Amino acid sequence: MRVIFMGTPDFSVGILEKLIEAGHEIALVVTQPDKPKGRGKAVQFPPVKEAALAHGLEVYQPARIRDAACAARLRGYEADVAVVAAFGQILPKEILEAPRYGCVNVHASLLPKYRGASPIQWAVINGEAVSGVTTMRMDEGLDTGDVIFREEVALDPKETGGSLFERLAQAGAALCVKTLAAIEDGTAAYEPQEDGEATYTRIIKKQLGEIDWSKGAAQIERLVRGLDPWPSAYTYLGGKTLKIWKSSVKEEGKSAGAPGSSSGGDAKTPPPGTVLSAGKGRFEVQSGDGVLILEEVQLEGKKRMAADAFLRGCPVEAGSRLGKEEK
RNA sequence: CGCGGGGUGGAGCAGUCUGGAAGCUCGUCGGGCUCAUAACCCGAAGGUCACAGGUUCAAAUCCUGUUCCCGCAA
Repeated sequence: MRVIFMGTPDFSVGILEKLIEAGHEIALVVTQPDKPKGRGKAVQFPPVKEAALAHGLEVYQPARIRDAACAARLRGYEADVAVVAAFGQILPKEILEAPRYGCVNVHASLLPKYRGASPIQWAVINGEAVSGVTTMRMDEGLDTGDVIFREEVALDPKETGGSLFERLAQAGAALCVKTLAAIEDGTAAYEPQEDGEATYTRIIKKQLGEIDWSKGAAQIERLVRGLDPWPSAYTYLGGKTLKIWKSSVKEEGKSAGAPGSSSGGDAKTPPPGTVLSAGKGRFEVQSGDGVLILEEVQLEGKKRMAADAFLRGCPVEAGSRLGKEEK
């Protein structure tokens, strides 16, 4: 089919390439404008633009997709369908109706759950057992269109935002190809979403990664996984940012309490954020509920490294606190 | 030219300001002790101090340029 592709980040790239592979004619690739990114503030192309150029495709980067001129231009391509994947801008009705079969969206969740931005990370942060991808025919609402296909993906207990991203991108690409095929041969069914079951997610902001040690260890551990590799969960150590890349929840009872210690069961637990022990490969921190073991960390300006390596060069005394400095 | 930290045996770091013998905590290898161990004791190997140039009697250290890594910001 003759397709207009709209997308911006890495998530979209795999889908674009799968469509090309499947033999569809990509008439135009629409993506966000180039922006200064990274260290040095150098202007970088969005991942989708890179891919599009590599395939010799025409690229269109409107600042505001809502401008009337955009709709007019897109109509000019007389596309059969537009595939939208994490494009980053809300599409106006004129554009939704421009292609013959409308716009198809690939969303990284099982709609109507997790409508909105960053559904992948949220699925991990919330400890979902299952997520997936959904294709739908877009309407003017936010991820409210009629569902065409849905595919479940089970989450691994150690799933990270990055690993799930990877798998959903792959599943999404395959599902997208399947969807276009169904549309083409007229077998596609459009199933309205159950709005009552809808849930929404907020876009992930960096600040979300700041660890609240009063939360439970399990919850913090999920946050660490969900925000890996971006933007990462972090806390503070001596006024510097300390990113936590890997952690685990200390299992109760496994604590080989020192024989001599008067381990009173109700001895008051240290305040959340207190480092319980740091040495010999152990880096344990008290949380609001349970103990979190830090396994891989990264201090500001340093590379990420295993906890024991980190402690060798940067000793942390048991009893010190992690988190924002008070005063 | 957005701001900032860093590149020192295999790992993580100190030493740089106040030039003057390459250190620390580990790991590795050999030996010892032990029923045993990620424990302990003894010993050994292993480094162009990112790269290039400059200053100096002397540079990891001071000056200049380059390069790579990372945090912030976007």
